[in-house]
Parts: sequence; C-alpha cells; structure tokens
Amino acid sequence: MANYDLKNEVNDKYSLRGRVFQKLREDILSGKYKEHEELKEVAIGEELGVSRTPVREAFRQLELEGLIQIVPNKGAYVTGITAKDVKDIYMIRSLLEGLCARLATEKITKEQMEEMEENIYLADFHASKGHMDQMAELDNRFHDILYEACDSKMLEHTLKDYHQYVLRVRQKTLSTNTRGRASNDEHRQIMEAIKAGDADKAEQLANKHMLNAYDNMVKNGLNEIYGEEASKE
Amino acid sequence: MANYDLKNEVNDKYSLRGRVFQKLREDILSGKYKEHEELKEVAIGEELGVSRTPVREAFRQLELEGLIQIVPNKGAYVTGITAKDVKDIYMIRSLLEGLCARLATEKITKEQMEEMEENIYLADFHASKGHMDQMAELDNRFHDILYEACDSKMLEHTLKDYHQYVLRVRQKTLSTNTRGRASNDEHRQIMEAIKAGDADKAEQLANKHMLNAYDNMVKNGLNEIYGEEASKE
DNA sequence: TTCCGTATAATTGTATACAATCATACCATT
DNA sequence: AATGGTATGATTGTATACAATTATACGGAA
Repeated sequence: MANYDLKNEVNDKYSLRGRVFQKLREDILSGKYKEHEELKEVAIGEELGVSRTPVREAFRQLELEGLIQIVPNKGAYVTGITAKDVKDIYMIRSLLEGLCARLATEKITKEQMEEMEENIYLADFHASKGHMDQMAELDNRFHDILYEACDSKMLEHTLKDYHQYVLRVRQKTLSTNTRGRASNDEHRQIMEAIKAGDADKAEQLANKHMLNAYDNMVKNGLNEIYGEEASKE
Repeated sequence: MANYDLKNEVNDKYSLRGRVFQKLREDILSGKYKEHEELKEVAIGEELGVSRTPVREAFRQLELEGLIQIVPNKGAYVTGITAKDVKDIYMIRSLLEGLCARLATEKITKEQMEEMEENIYLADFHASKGHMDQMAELDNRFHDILYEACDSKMLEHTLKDYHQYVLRVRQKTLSTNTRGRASNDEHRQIMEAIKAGDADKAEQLANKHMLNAYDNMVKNGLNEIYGEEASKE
C-alpha cells in the first residue's frame, strides 16, 4: 500500500536518486538491511542498475532522515536504534505531540477535521475485522493529519522525523488488536477535545497517548529485542 | 566498546566536501548568502576551487541541517526563516530544554558540572567587561553542555539542530548587555537546581529561560525584521 | 607466537564528460 | 499586440575514470 506520501519536501521520485532513495528507505524500514549493516555504493548501484553518483546522493538523503550514518572514508551504516533511543523518542514525542494537539485546536481546518473523523470511523471498522495492516496505515495517517493541522512546519517536520524513526520498531513489536482499539479510542478523545476547542485537554490526551503507546511496546517485548543494544552505552 | 562517536560532522573537515560544507554553512549563518538566494554548483565550485561533486554533496548536508532547500532540476536555495518559525522554535525549545534539564539532573557528570560552573563564572567576567562576542560564545557552550549532560543522543541532536537554526537570527537581533547578564543569572539558577538534584525546578527554570530569551528577541525588533516574511504564509 | 611493516585489494573521494531538464529569447502566426 | 512554439543557453542529473584512503593479508623479526 502507498505508505509514503511524505510530500513534505519534493517528489523527485522520477529521478534516479529519488528512486534509489525510496528503495533503500523501504528496505531499511522493512528490515532487509539490518542495523549496523554496511551499505556499499557499488553493490547497491549494481543491484539497482545505476552508477555510484545517485547512490551517494541518496545516502546523504537517508542520513538526513536519520536512517543511516555516514562515516567519512569508511562507509554508510544502517542506524542502530537502542531501547533507550525508543524510550527517549517517546518521551520527546509525548511533549511535542501534546504541543501539536494544543496548536491544532486553534488552527485545524474543516477539511482536516473531517478527514480525522473519517480516519477514526474507518479504523473502527478495520479493528472489528482484525485488519492490522490497515490499522497501522490509519494510525500513521491520523498523526500526519495532526502534524499538518498544528500549522507549524518546524514542529511538523520534527514530529514526522521521529514518527518515521519508530516505524522500524513497530515492525518488531507486534501491535495487538486490543492496543489497536485502545489507540483508536484515544484518537477519538483527542479529536473530540480539539473539536470542542479544549486545548488543555487535547494536549493532555495527546501526551498520554504517546506514553500509553510506549508502555504497550514495552509490554510487547521492546526491551527483550533491543536490550543488548541498550547495554552497549 | 565505544564503537561509534556520533560527532562525525566535524571529523571530515579535511575532505573537500567537509570544507565546502563548513564554508557555506558559515556564509549562510553570517548572512553572506541571503534568504531565498540561489546557490549554483559551478559558481561555488569555482570560488572554492573544487569540482561540482563535493559541492553537490555539501548541498545535501546543508539540506540535512535545514540551511538550504534543494528543488530537483532547479537549484538550491537558502532557507528562509519567518518570525513565526522563530516563535515556534522557541516554543518547542522551551519544552525540550526543560526536559533536557530534567534529565541532566540525573545524568550530569562531575566534569560537565564543573565546566558549567566555570562557564557561568567566566560569563560574569565578560559581562562586566562588555565583551559581547565572548558572552555569545559562552551562551552557546552552556547550552551544549546541557545537551550533552542529558545523556540522550536523540534529544541532544534535536536541540542542537534548533539551536543552530536560531543562530542566524541572533545575528540580526542585537543582544543587549542587560539581557546577557539576565541570561547568565538564569543559567546559574538552572545549574544550581541541577546541582541540588531538583529536577522539577531545573525543568521549570530551563523552560522559562527559553521563553525569556524569545521575549527579549521580540523586544529587540524580531517581528520588524521578519514581519514581511511571516505574512507570506 | 606475537608484533610490526609493507604490499595489495577494496572502498570511498573527486574531477570531468556528457545527458536531461529547465529557463529564456526570438520569431512566426493569428 | 498577443500567443505559441522552437531554438538556444544555462543548470542540474548521471556515468565513469582516476586519486586517496582504508582494510586485509602476508611475511619477517623479536
């Protein structure tokens, strides 16, 4: 399914660099390239039938998104995420999504509010059917709507960065159906607070929503998966 | 053990790309290249005596830092900052510097605490002498110490990004000596709260510190300088 | 064996040639 | 004069050759 509309920057998906970028991004998020794995310019270039130049530039973009780390004269490595990183991200997101919900209460447009309501309605349906993929997709979209609605490109950009960062983790911590329902209920409460113009409540709910999401990840074995990594530092 | 030190940006200062990157970064921050100005690969390459390749890669890095925006097949443009952007950044920083101070209360090392005290002591001296350049330098360093002390590379990275972003603005809003003194007093209070282990107080003070800094910028004509830009969006 | 230096291979860094795309100016048609 | 299309130049995109750097293997000396 079309999971990246990410049109925040540009859609240069027709340039070679753009295609390499999207392919590598997908492969990293899907887990094809493991953490700390080295990405070699020629190998990837040959695999995709392009020269090193677009690959190198795609690397810089991936670094921009925090998916790889480039060490000069050495190589490009898939960024490792430790359990502590995930914890920190959710701590930060908790604050910022709260701020975002607060701002959105003032700034949200009618269209955005309608899409939000539709999103929640649809998620209810898919929850009842047990369609986990669609649930995940709608969850992503709900947060994107919220980011856009806050009318702050600085905040939107930071939140999208962090959101994208943790997509990889969801790959590993299986989200359960019960969490899917609970999450959507929280979305609904946030939406209703925004609709009612209660910025304080919206902020507080969005805040809690993130902490709950993190708690759920911990319950589902986050630390078991990333534990060894965390102990390294 | 101690596998990757995350401060690689500074490491490649001996590569051509690194040098181009630093030069352009400096020129943008100093205002040599104005907002929305187009940067051309060949022109910059000739000016620095290098080919287009390192210039192109430096461009990607600058985009990574948010200093320029690249439009495919068109060009690279210096990112514009609006008054609203600055406001949003300080709103975000207020929350995150608060979180940072809270975390630092638990995690700060003895060395970091000592450097922080020395920093404040030195700033007192330079304030009395009216050395504004040194004051600015020490202010930057104080925040960097705080970022490092929170022991969260995610938070540190985000805060450094935002910090760097607003350096361009300080160029334009003259920081007064009175604000310099007041700012350093706030630094001292934050430091003392951290030293006393009072995380709540440290968070609250760091929070307020950012809001005060923003208020000062507004007083010194931020909106007059960036007003027209802000109205564009 | 262990250590160190050197040769060799592998990989990234840079320069340059050429292709593709975009902007501009000019001319023709209406 | 206004419009539209085409030629031309400018600029970015890509491929490739070569240089610089790093990693690896090997051999000799302590």
